[in-house]
Amino acid sequence: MENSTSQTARKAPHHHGDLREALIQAGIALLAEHGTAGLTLRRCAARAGVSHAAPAHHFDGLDGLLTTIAARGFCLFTELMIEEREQSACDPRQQLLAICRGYLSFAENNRSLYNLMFSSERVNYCDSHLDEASSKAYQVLADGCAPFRHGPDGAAGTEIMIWSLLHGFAGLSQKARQAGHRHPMADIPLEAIIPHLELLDS
Amino acid sequence: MENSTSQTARKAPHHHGDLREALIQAGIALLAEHGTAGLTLRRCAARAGVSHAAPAHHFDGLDGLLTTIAARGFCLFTELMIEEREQSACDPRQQLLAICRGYLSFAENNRSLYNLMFSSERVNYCDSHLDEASSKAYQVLADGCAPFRHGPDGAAGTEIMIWSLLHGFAGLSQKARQAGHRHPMADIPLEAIIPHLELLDS
DNA sequence: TGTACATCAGTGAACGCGCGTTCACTGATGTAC
DNA sequence: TGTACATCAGTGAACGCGCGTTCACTGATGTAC
Repeated sequence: MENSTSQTARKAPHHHGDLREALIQAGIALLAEHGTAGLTLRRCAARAGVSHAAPAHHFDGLDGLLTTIAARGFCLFTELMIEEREQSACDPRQQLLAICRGYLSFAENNRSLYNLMFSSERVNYCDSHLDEASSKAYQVLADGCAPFRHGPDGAAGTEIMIWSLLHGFAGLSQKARQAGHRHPMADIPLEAIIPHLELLDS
Repeated sequence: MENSTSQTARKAPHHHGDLREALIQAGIALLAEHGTAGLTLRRCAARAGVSHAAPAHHFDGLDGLLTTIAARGFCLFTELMIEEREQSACDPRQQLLAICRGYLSFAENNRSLYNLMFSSERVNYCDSHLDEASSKAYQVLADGCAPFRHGPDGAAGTEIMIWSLLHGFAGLSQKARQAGHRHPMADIPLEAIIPHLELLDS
């Protein structure tokens, strides 16, 4: 192992190889470890083992990096929801519940990243890559809701309702956990807040 | 008028009178005008017309001010929901819808303050004043939901569901507006996302 | 009513900090011939 | 295969900025007597 990697390891340290990717990963790690305020260009650079001026060659300032990380977050988010769905039964109701579980699980395990993806004042939500990644996530949820659409009026209404429910539940749970004390939000099972899925079944 | 206030105006400028309150108001204004990043101790002090070291006599650092402002936000939030409710018909369904309208209207018109209240990493959500203010807001919503509780299991479930729905809808609308383009979130009426209130009617 | 004194609230200078950004530079890479 | 050269990616020093915080201070307030 030592021998086989030595050639790579001996490679001149001046070029990183894939610094762009390393900076994204560093950013995600910093978010997880130190929260939103912990994510700065200088710290990302340090974590990637590179001088603090290096990121300028790869991202359009801090906002550019934040936007890229948010887009990456949406990719991971989408993957997790799909993974959960594929592990569930074929029943549409079970599939939607699995997607919802994936949604909440991502939000819970990636609090600061999730907040960056949905409510940062520095992320450029008009960025086309971010928009594309975010649309894919939305599509997974929309597909899961499709069997439950009822009537032309409620076509978008159903997924918006479920999405709002999940986004709100995730945010409020987060706050409840931060407040520390027993909170009405605690111990409510997912099924209890997905109202009457069987009623929605067309 | 000039004469009647001159005595006050002539008062020595060394003492502010109610700097604590002025700093809170300055903070709320800065949030509205410059977003989360615009709210700093120094800027609050400047806006209150006082040296930047003055706030130290009134708040326990920036986090203390943020926490106090969040608490104040919950007071305004509660007032607005109550106001909306009192202007509506006596019908429980109309009253709940009025509360929801108040909720969303506050979130929409006080974006950064709302975010501070619900998802800041610097606010101390364990603070007792904040907890009290936030509980009052929760109580308004819970009271509005009370007529719609069905069964012992769904006792808390109903208000959690409505609350999540509102919090999520508010957050996602915010992001949709930020993204600028046409979004599935746009033009969904409140009634469409409050699912089957008539079904919940006991 | 007047005086002495403790307390309080705001001042202004100074501190160190981490930040994003700029810049001339250098070493590595890749391409043309 | 070798050489010249343009391009690229990372360096390290330096910049100015706004931030929170500290500190000795001073002027105003309020209280005891």
